[in-house]
Amino acid sequence: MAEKVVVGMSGGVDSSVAALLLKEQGYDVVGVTMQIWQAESPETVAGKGGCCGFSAVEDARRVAEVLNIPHYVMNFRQEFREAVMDYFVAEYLAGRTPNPCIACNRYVKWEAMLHRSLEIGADYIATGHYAKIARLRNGRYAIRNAVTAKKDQTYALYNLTQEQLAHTLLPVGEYTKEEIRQMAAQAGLPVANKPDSQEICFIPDNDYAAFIDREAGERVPKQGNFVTKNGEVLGQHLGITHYTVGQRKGLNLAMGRPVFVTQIRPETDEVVIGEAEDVFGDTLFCGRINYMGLAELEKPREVMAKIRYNHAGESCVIEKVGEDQIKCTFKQPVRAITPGQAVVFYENDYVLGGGTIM
RNA sequence: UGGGCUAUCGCCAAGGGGUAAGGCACAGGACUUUGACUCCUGCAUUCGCUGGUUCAAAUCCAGCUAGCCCAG
Repeated sequence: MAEKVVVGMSGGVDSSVAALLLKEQGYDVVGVTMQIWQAESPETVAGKGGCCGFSAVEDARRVAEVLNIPHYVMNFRQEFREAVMDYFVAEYLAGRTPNPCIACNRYVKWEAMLHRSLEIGADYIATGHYAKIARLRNGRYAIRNAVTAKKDQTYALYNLTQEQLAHTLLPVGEYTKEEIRQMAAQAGLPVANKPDSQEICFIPDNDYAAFIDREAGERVPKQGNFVTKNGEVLGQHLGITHYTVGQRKGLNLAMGRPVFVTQIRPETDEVVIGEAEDVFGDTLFCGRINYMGLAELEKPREVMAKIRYNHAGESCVIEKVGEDQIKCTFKQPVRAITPGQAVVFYENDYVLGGGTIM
């Protein structure tokens, strides 16, 4: 009997083709669309979609019909609210800059969806991420860069557990985006030309600060001072939730040259401003470590590290300095080391692990 | 209320008779399954006000207004 796979179908091209590929490979494929933050009434939906967009359910259902596979909707609103939205707000309130996609992957797309999929008899879950999973010599599973893809999505998957990876298939990781679109068109999938998703799905207007204001109400930090590292006050800001390390735009500081946020101080509601070069650093500490290709970091090791999505990566030495703390020393200074963002360690395209920058 | 200096885009600032540089800020767009960064485009029919000289004035002249400095 064929192995059963639940494919998380967002209604986008990638996950649609993932389902297509798995079906062609002989799996017993079930399409599932997660209800996470969208409005209750699908009638109000309109326009753009993508990873978690409005038209997710509609489009996924149409694709499932074409593929002739069953399609279900699973409600993960509660999980998403707690693991992603509440986390997102809490981090900003604490002066950090979260990456909600990473939290969503770990706790919703995988933890919650995998759990429920296993319950209904599935052997695996699958998504449309551009990445591969490999089993290493040491027996561990590791996410691996999709070789041809410039749409590398390994960074956003570093936080998955071994258990999760053991039950995951990533069929589109073998192809380029162009090939995926082509396959979608050939198979007559109605979403072949759907635009890629972008921005944070649960903040469609892209106004983070306003979203945090709505969510946090009284707890939102009030305005404070822009200061230099020497303590000189340069002006007033709108509240620390409006800023992130490395930011230039929106400061409203006409200093005659571009200036950047170098630090956020939630204790004093200060936003520290510096020159372009002040935002470079060569050392960071991270916690909440997730080991992936590596079972444990026993001794210092030279690896490649990315400190944000879309970071090319910089070589560095990592060493364990605490029970759940790693120090990372870069060969070349990197720009805008930002607390709350993830640092992900690579070796030969494999994700060794990663953590949250402190 | 004697003397001197200065008034050009939200901020800084070129230009000193020939028809308003630039930087910052800001706005829009591109890029992007996080925030940022980066890139592209836009951004003073007008030079404190009022007159005058001139074919032509932000640029010269006069008066006024405002700010700064030195005297008192």
